[in-house]
Amino acid sequence: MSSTKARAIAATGRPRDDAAQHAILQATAELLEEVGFDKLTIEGIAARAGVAKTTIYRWWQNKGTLALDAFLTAVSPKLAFAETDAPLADLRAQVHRVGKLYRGKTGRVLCEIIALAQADPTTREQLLEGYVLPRRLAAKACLERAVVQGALRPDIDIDTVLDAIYGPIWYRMILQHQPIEAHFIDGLLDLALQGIARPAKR
Amino acid sequence: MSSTKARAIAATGRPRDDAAQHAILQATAELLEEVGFDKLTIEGIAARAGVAKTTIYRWWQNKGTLALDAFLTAVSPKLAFAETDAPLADLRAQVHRVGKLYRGKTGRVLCEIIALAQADPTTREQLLEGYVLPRRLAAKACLERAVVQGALRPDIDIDTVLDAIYGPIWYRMILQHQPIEAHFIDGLLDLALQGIARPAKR
Amino acid sequence: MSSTKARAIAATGRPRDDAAQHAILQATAELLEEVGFDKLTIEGIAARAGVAKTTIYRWWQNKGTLALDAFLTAVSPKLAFAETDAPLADLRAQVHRVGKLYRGKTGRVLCEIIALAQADPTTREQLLEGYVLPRRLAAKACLERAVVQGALRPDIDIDTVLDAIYGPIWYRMILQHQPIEAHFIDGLLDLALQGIARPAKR
Amino acid sequence: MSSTKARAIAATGRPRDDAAQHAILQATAELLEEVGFDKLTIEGIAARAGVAKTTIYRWWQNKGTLALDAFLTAVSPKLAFAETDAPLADLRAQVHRVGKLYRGKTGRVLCEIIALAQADPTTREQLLEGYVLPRRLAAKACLERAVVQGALRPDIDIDTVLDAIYGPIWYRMILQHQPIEAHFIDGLLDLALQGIARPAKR
DNA sequence: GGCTAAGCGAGACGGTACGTCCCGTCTTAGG
DNA sequence: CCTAAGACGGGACGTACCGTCTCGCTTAGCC
Repeated sequence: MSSTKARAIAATGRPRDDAAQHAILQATAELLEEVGFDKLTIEGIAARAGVAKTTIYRWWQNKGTLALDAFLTAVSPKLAFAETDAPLADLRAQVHRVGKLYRGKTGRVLCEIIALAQADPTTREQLLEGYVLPRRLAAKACLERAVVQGALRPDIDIDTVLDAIYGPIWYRMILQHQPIEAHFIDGLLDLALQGIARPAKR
Repeated sequence: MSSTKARAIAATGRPRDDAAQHAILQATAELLEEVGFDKLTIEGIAARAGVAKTTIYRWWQNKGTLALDAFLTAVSPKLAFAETDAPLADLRAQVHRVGKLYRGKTGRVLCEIIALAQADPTTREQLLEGYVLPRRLAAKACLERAVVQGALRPDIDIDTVLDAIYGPIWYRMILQHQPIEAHFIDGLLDLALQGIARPAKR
Repeated sequence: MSSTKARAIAATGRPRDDAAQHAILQATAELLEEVGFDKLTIEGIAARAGVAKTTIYRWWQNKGTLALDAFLTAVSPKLAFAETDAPLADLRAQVHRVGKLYRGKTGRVLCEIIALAQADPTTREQLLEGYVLPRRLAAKACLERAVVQGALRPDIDIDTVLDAIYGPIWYRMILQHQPIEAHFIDGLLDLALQGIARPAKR
Repeated sequence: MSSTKARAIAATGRPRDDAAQHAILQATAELLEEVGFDKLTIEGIAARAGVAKTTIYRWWQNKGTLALDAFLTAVSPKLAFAETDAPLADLRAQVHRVGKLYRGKTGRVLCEIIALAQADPTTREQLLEGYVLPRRLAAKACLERAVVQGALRPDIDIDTVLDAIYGPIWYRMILQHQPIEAHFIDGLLDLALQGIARPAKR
């Protein structure tokens, strides 16, 4: 996807076989679900897709970019923000959607892509640029609307707030020490938005 | 460490060579720092430690368990809680220490271990049991002391609060989209402890 | 057996455990039949015999000597010569007995010991000294009696004759290109003896 | 050689690198001479040939097949039969050549291959089909010519005669209880042929 | 009865080579 | 120029046994 768009269309020669590209992404997505990223192999993908290894290497530089490509193709559309005039409600809705997604198979696959990103900077960058940052910008916009509306203090550090909301979800997704329940997400948002300090009576 | 304690002590036979075990953990820790987990190989460790590969495999089932063992041995002592009568200050100090550690090499290594844990349930469990949960218990105790002292509301969900504090740090460590500065950590703690909601009454 | 006799009996200390020795030879013989010499391992023998590896190494220097020991213990008694006053008939009877033995399991085991002897000179020597040469001497004596009786020409080279008789049998045993039938053995003896029989007086 | 011919030629893909195959056979033959079959290792061959282990395993299933292949490539040409109109002289010449060859390094290597063949039926078959039987057919033809010429009795069992000639040589090669001298070979042939020579008319 | 000495089990240890897996590159033929 | 096919050099894997070693316990004869 992202990687293929970058390539200039050659004026001559045999044209790229889109069926092959699709089969590769398909096979990758399937194998990711079935065996996990760790046991994913280029040779396995090639075999499943009925494609030569060379064809894969021609279009993706390693299995990380390929896996990420497959992941983004499948997941991206599911995490858009609504844009009503109640931005905090939009936020809450989106975070719940994120939670639901990360609770399941998608979460597992994402975890493995995160895992890969630890070893391969290219993948890390692609994960950031292609997945995390776009979503983050949307969330930022959402929070800014809330500030403008006067629902939030104007002096907040939005980056920190975003990390305070999404960080704990990723944390649970990755460590699996506690489930990512709706109740947890609500508590998290409450905490981030209201604080737990006992209001000093006076 | 954890893996070796689990093993029943044989009543007979040549006793285990502690020097060898120590050399292995030592070599592993060094190589982890030098080349990272991904490029870590059992053969390399064996060579550096002056030990046969078999000796490693006798005591650790794979390089994950070994790396984690080495990591714990090296890192655990650095993350203890102080126990003064100002628990929130103790907490803040410890979280700063965590942040400082995760900012550097140790953070990178931990990330790679996390990566591994995504593919290998054994490692995940060992990471939880041997690293995360013990620290979490200590933090919990710290917060509970704060509650008892009346510094925090008694109705808080401590698990959520813990995730709200440590989650964002791990999030930044893993994604590296923003640095883990002292300023960020303070903001995070403030956020978690006080909230960002604009106080309604005035 | 042969190897143990050589050992000086210690005046003191715990005496050798004959049960263990016997169990080792027994286990070796069994495993030789079951898995063949090639797959025979000291560790396997030790396990089967319920004995420590050290105990085996204390008494045999390698698996060759051990296997040969086991083989000789089992086979030697079966190949004696009769001593009637018809030495050529004695010979024919013994060669038939050899053929019958080599046709079966014993032949297979012997083949594997021969195989071993190719790689280990000690075993080769032990095979010669402990098995082949004694039998050869007996056969020689038999032929000499035939010469004395006037049944064979006195100018024959007995070593060549012996090789001409036993060589082809080993050849078939080892290569298995043709079966070792009674008919073959008779043909062989006829061939070898026809040329050297003292021409009937005329 | 034999093993490679069996493989169907792939219609496509990178063609087999004959230089590599040759280097492997060459290295194998050299190492066989230098260290013997027993100490021969695939890793050693790969290193000497400047080839990856996988390339060896791609074409030979084990070191036996490989060693035999190398052996045949090197030795086969040396053991052809001449075809003059004196077949018995041709035979005598060839047997002397065999004896000379088996007396030396080649004999030692052959012994070790024989040894291997005892444990591995594939090797045994390959040894028979690729080495023993072709030579045996040639020898048979030679003897048959002698029969046709009237130099041998027509009622002989050629298989037995062949075993009577070659068996004793192998026997001495394998056991090394006596040297394989020219004198021994002549005696052997005399012994085997004397009995079956057609009695000179008188 | 205590002492000395070997036999013995158990099993850890340093090693070597194994045969396998997958990598990423390459070399062909054919579309 | 793209693709399929697959051979290639390479690195590390985890395993199987090797032969050696260090233990503690056992079983004797000797003082």
